Amino acid sequence: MIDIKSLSKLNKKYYSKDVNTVAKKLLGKLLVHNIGRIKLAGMIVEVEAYNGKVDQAAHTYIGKTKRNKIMFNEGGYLYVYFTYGVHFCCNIVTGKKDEGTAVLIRGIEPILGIEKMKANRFSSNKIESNKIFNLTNGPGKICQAFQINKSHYGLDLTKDKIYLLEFKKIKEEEIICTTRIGIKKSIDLPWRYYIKDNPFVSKK
DNA sequence: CCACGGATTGGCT
DNA sequence: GCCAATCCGTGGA
Repeated sequence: MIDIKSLSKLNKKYYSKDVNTVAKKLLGKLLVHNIGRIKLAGMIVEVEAYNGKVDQAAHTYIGKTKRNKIMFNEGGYLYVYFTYGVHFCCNIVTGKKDEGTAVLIRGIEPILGIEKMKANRFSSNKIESNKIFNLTNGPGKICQAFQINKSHYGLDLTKDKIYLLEFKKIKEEEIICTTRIGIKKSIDLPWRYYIKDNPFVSKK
């Protein structure tokens, strides 16, 4: 069992940088969710940057609304949204106040609480596809495994029970930069980053 | 292996 | 009323 007590938590200043800078640096960090005495933790292996100023695919491109308003805060908050009538997706707000930028978490390698994640993902009669790599290789899957939903919208990552820790140093040459997935606008922006050869990346 | 479509809510026009 | 920053089961090659 890995002891994460000695790892340091990312602070406000860390999240306040430019969204693409932060996105890249989030690779190798540990996402932690404390649920009672259970601790869920996993290493971020795939992310995408969204910037409403220049990016039509960003939810903030249309300006401030009830749904996206947390993205206009300064960095360090959790933006959770509901999509396709089925799934939640989890984002890290970045930058300065009123920028409207965030990083979508798309792939995670489970580290702690794996049995709990399995229970969250594969509860019922379903699935022969309950392989370990299918736990958290996608944004909707991550929220299901980590029990993240609308109630966590706007949570402060420096003060609350969901937060990020320093974990593994990722070398520049291990990072793949490419175009984003599942969008119809601004499809050519190379704002997706993932760790080369990691099995928890959602898609090559 | 790959392509396709259904699920199902809520945000915005 | 349209459609989405997705996932999964099905059906055909």
